[in-house]
Amino acid sequence: MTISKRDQLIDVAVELFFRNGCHATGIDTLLAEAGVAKMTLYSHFKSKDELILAAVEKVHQEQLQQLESILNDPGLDYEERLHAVFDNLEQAITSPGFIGCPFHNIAAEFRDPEHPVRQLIARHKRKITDRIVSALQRAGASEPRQTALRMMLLVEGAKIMVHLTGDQDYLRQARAAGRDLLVAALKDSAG
Amino acid sequence: MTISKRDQLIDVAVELFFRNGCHATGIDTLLAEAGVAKMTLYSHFKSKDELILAAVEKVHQEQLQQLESILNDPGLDYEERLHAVFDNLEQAITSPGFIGCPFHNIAAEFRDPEHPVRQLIARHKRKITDRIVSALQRAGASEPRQTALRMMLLVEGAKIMVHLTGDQDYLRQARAAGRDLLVAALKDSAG
DNA sequence: CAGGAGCTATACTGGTCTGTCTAGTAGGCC
DNA sequence: GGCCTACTAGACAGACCAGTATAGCTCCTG
Repeated sequence: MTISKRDQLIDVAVELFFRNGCHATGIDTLLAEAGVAKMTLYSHFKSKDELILAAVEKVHQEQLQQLESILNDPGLDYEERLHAVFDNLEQAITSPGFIGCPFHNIAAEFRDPEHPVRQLIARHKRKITDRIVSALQRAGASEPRQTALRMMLLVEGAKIMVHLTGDQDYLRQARAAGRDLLVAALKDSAG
Repeated sequence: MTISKRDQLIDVAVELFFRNGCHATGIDTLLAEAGVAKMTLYSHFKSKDELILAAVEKVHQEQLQQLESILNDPGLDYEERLHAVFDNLEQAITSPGFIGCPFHNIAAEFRDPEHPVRQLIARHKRKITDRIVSALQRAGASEPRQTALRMMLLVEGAKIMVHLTGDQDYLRQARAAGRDLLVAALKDSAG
């Protein structure tokens, strides 16, 4: 069975909206790339905004699932899984098509914090943070929430700074600071 | 003497482009707000992009000058001046009109990294970092560049995370982590 | 075969955008 | 007065945009 037209549209939306911007990408461009007629789009989605929301939702689910697989990697112990979060960060930042955090970019296009897209992005970041909190708890960290928030600062800071300046040293320092942070938070935990 | 029409346009551009977005703000809206005729705009600037560039340049200069005054505050010693960077961060984030880092937002609207606006933003972030490096050197920090990069990660991470989630705890953790970072980097310096 | 669901192709509406053109005005300076 | 600079006001061109309307196609199912 072939993938549905709806999924095709979302896939191309993820590709184009995230790379070139939502407002900069016209519906017609997207339709040409997807090989889908305009009426088909509007039979599946009420508006362009709804397609954008579906695209953001898809990336949200993908990233959450990726984090989940890292934090449940049976080949690593609890502490190693937390360090692996920074391996994942490095992989994202050093991959050839890196254009910064997709959620930062999309959020900047929707200035109204009440917009559904912004609400979804807020929920995304909170969920990622919460997931790291629970992984730290399981690993026996002394201050799981504080540590998780600081990890997020390093991860998000690295993405934005490498993206804006092109200087990979920010990534290296995020890794190093993350290592220090995790070692300190887990030093009394049962090995 | 009254301020020039050119400066009036830049002032309103800073106001509107940074708050509502460059692409979302039409030239006509800006002109109405500034009380300036369209031909006047195009006699001072070759295009809208050039006005945007001038607006970004202005904020760049303002922020650089603000950092300079913090790092040269005669009422504080070298170490206190570095801690004051986080006071400044708190002031920015908790001020009522906070909408995230203006440079992050503008950068997201210009996806081409070769665009003059993006080049200026890259230069801005590098300059801020360099200025903190030299302040750390003067304060006798053990690893000034590493420490400056980590400070930047905390500052930029806090801005983006508080903006996207609305959770001020990210700011508190950035402050706390910044304090730890500076204490560790300056522990052997001459008091 | 009949009919409906899903899709295509294309034209069109009404709006918004940047940038240009034209004509005219106010004030300073020679 | 004459002139020049800076500015205003408004119309306009040309492009692009989201979303709608119409007509026709294919394929599956009863």
